Amino acid sequence: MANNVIQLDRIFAALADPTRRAIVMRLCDGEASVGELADPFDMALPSFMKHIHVLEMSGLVQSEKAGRVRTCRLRPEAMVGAEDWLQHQRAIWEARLDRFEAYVMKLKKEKTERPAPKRPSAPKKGKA
Amino acid sequence: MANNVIQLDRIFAALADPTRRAIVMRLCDGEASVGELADPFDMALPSFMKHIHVLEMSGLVQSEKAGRVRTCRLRPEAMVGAEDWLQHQRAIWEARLDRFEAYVMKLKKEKTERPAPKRPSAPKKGKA
DNA sequence: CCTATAGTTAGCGTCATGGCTAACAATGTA
DNA sequence: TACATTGTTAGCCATGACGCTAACTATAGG
Repeated sequence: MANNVIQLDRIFAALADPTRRAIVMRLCDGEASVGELADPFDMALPSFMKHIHVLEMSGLVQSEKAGRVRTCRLRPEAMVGAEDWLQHQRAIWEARLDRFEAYVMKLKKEKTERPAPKRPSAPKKGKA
Repeated sequence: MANNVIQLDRIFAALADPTRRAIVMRLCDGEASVGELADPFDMALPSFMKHIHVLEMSGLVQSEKAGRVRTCRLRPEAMVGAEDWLQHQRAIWEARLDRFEAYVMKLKKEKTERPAPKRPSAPKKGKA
């Protein structure tokens, strides 16, 4: 319970940094060594490693060392927690909103369908 | 561009705090004054006001003052940015996962004896 | 006018974050 | 064995986050 909350804290905090979001994006393309990940960034390695560490603490990233190379990969399950929280809030909001206002609906129409996740637990927000 | 990124920073950072998430949840139920919002929290008002301010800077919350009462309401459009980012990453991940599975299928077809890893890893790291 | 209510401003302490350098493993490779 | 690569540890600094109290402003109500 409280554990979950803390994990949400960590996930959102991890994603609040552009360097770390970039790392996550990069890892969506496949696993990579620390060196490969660090390459695009103009940052000393120890600083960079701290970001990796924050991502690992959040559960978003997992890494293991083979020889002298540490390989990192994404753990997208972790992201689901944050995603669900957001979707849940919006669901509540929209339910409430339906009683008297419609402008967010218009907003969402402008957004026109982001792709429906095929993730099992996705509530699918069936566009009520 | 960079502006969006900064806004993402702020939104995720705002959501990284349990007090602020609780405020957002509360506001999903409808607008409320600062005092009403602060009531459940064992926190001095000035501290609490900082949270409100962070939420406003992130765009998640909007407030206006009438008389001596400041009323806050949610601006869920702001949340959509974060939600989209997460969904987008997961979409990329899943697309990659599909490619990977296809790759493994191919591998298995070519070398019938090779076992498929249960966990996705990069089919090929660019940067040979 | 006087007082209670509702926020606000100012200022402080402490800890976390994000960056750095320098020096140290540990592992491949010639 | 010696050298280069790849991370890692330790320690420093500046800034920001998050909490507090005290004192202040501005309305609402009696």
